[in-house]
This record gives sequence, C-alpha cells and structure tokens, in this order.
Amino acid sequence: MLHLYDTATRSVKELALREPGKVSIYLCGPTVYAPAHLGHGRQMVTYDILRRFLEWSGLDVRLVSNITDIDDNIFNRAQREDRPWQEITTKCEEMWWTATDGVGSKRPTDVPHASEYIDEMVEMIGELVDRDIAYTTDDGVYMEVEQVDDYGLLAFQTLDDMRAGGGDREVFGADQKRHPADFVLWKFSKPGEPAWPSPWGEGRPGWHSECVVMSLDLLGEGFDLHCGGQDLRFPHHENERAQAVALGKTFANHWMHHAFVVDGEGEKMSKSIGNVANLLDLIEHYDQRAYRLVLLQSHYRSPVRLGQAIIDQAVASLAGLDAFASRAANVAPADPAPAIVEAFRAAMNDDLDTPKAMSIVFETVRAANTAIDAGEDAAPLVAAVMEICGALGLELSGGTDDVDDAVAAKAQALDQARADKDFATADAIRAELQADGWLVETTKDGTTVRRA
RNA sequence: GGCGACGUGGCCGAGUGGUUGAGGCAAUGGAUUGCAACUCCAUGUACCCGGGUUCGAUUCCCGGCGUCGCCUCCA
Repeated sequence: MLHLYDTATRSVKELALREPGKVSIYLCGPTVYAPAHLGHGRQMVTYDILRRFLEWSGLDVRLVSNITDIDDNIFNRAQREDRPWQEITTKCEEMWWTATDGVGSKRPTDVPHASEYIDEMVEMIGELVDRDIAYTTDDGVYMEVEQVDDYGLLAFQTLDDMRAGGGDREVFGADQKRHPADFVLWKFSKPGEPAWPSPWGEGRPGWHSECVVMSLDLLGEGFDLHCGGQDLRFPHHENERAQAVALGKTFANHWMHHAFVVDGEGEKMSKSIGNVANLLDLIEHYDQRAYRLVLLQSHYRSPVRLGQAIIDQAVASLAGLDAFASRAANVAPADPAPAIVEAFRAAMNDDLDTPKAMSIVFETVRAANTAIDAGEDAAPLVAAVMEICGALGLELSGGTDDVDDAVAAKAQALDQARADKDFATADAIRAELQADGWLVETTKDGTTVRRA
C-alpha cells in the first residue's frame, strides 16, 4: 500500500483507507480569476499521477477538487474591468479545464463550486456562532482560533509563537478581533459588491469555509487525504481543519502538500509576484508531455525549476522514448516482466518516488533495445515499459498511426534503392520524407518512418 | 524576528555512514551503418564552507555562507 509523507505528523506513513478498496481525496482547486500558471500545472499533473497510480493499484478513487468561484480576487477584477464576475469565473474555469486536458490529466471525479454551497456554509458558520466559537465584528464573522486546542498543527507553530514571530506586521481588523490569527468566516459586503444573505448580514463566505463544507459534504468525515500546494498548509488548510475540529468533526486523515515550481532564479512562479507564466502557452509551444516528464523526474516535495533549457531536455528525452515506442510496435504483446513492475510499484509506494520510477523506465528501455538488437525476446520488457508509462499517464507515441500507403511505399523504395546501391536515390527519398516531417530510421531490417 | 525546506558532475535531478553516488539531457570516443538518424558500449578532479561525532561522512550534529517558502492574496 502507498506510504505518503503526511504533513500533520511530518513523517512518511501508510495512507490508511477509511473504506477498504476506496480512496477519498480532496484537492483544493483553483480560484478562477486568471489563467492557470505553470505552478497550477504541477498541481494538475502531480495529483493526476497520484490518482492514476492508485487506480492502477486497483483502488477506486474519488477525487474531489473544487472551483473557488467566490473570492475577492474575482470581484476585484470584475469591478476593475467593469463586467459581471460570472463572466470571469466561467471563462477562467473553461481555460482551467482546457489546460488540465492539455497536460494530459484526468478531470476530478467531482467538481463542486463554492457558489453552489452558500446555504451549507451559512449553516456551518451558524453552528460555530451558536457554539460561541465564532463572533461578529463590523466587517464580518470571525472564527476564534484560541478555542481550537491544537491550532497551528499544520503551521508547525503555536499561536504564541506566531504572535511572537509576527513582529511588527500589521494585522487586518486587529482592533476588533479577539486574536490576531482569528480568520474571517463570513465577510460583509460593501454596497455594490456581490452579496448573499445570511443571519448576520449580506456578504460572502470566507475562502477557508468553502473548502471544509464542500469536502465534508462530498466525502464525509474522516476522508482519507487532503492535498494541495505547500502554501496552503497554513493558513488555508489549518483553518479548514480548525473549523471541522471546532464542530467536533473528524477531518482529513492524511495531508499531502506538493512543492512549487520556481523560475530560473529559484523564485516561486506565482501570480502574485508578477513573473506569471501561462500554462496554456507552454502547452501550445511544447510537447505537452514534456512538463509531465520534468515533474516525474523530480520528487513532488522538491521545488522544480522550470525554464527553456529544462523543457528542451525533456523533449529530447521524450524523443528517445518515442523512438522506443516505435520499435516496440513490432514486438508481440506479452505480460509485463513481473520483477520490473514490482520494482515500480515499490518505488511509487515509497512516497511516490517517481524519479526512481522513471529510472526504471529508462533502464528497461535500454534493456529492451539491447534485446531487440540481439534478436532476443523483448516482449516482457516492452510490456513493462508500457505498463509503467500507462500508470504514470505518460503516453508514448510510436508515431506510426498515420503512415499511409504512399509514405510506406516511399520507405520501400528507399530500401530498394539501398539494395541496388543507388544511394543518390535513397538519399533523395529520405530527404523528401524528412521534409514532410517524418523521422526516417534505417536499420538492417529495413526503413521505418514515423512522425517527428 | 519565528518556523520550515534546500545547497550533488556542463545542465536537470535521485540517493546513501564504508569496495564502483540512480536516471535524463548535453559532450567526447567507439560498435552498427553506404552516409545520416535510431540503437548499443565506454568516458568525465560532482556531494557549499568550517568544525565535531566516528575506524570511516556527501550522508549524523553544531556553526557559517547562500537560495527558497510560510508567518491571515497564493498550487
């Protein structure tokens, strides 16, 4: 079974399942107010790999990932551009899914929208108010964090430490808050802002309340895994947890956080810094599998540097894998070599060691190529490579699908010319094929042609 | 200021208290080949600095330097 690093206990431990054979996962999705950046792409790919691996392991995976379509960033942009906020959320969500498809990730099994859960959020906040864990100020309803015993669990800091460490920072709404860390559950709207009714006044729910309500509603108490980017650890996930705990509910059993994508200088690629890199651009300009390969070759808890050179390296690496897929197309189907599949399983079960998994792939590719060259049986090795790549969502392309009769005839003509030692003709045919965008490979068994 | 992560060859990136520190890309030499591509084989003074623990540290501890993240926008 999968062993994963758990942020709450800060150790790698087995992902215990609430129900045998079924995995329930909540992944904090995007706030839809801008196009997905490269960092979002890591999220899409990382959890797609997790999900595919679990499914490959024979588990029934329910992956819930929300769309935050109620948020100040959205409303601010709507106001700035003077258009309906729904137009922004609709458009951005559309782009999000285009990008998700583009990086080869499956869409989640459930996609709740914050805007569909207002009633439930109001109800939950009401419960917190009834229990006197939440209180009202001039600008909203706040959660009193000091009433949550282990508040700070995911921050790795106690409230006192946070306060002491906070130094001279200005605390928003401090004058009316009972503790600087108290966070907003319901924020009152100003005139003209989008608003929903509540017993405390018109307003909108706080981000942290959105995710607790949706996760508990769809997955129920004690679901298996809650995940997201490292920056969500605190305060977002801590605050989600705090609300659940305050209501006496069991929340996520395991916490997973992935590291960032950084730029050439090692700085976080975030929409807040201004060095925004658009994910759709990346997919448009490069082989979409390249990003996945880059991510697969580093660990999900390590920062990944992304830049031109790194993508280029991945593209080159992919070319080798595709060349293999092309050769492998002629190998008869077989059962994957068990030892290799088991090595892969073991690597992945060890906190999703995808770099190890990829090294297994490359080593197996080499072994299979050697076997093919020697005329030995490569079938189980080929099958193992395909099996593993399938489990990782890395699609290899033999590129032979659209070789039509005319192209095949040219390849034959090329071989004939070579047999006749008419190398001028052979070279001419090859140049012609290459000009049409084909990769021409001539071995002692003849010429094969595939898409570049 | 508090907390956390990290610093590995030309580039990326795993990993480990001890004969030979994955894998990918690039480079060089070679095999195969009419040539090229593909494939295969071979090669490279790589573990930030200074202490300490140890028979032995890249791996553990302390300090330093550097980078990054979080400390109520954030994947």
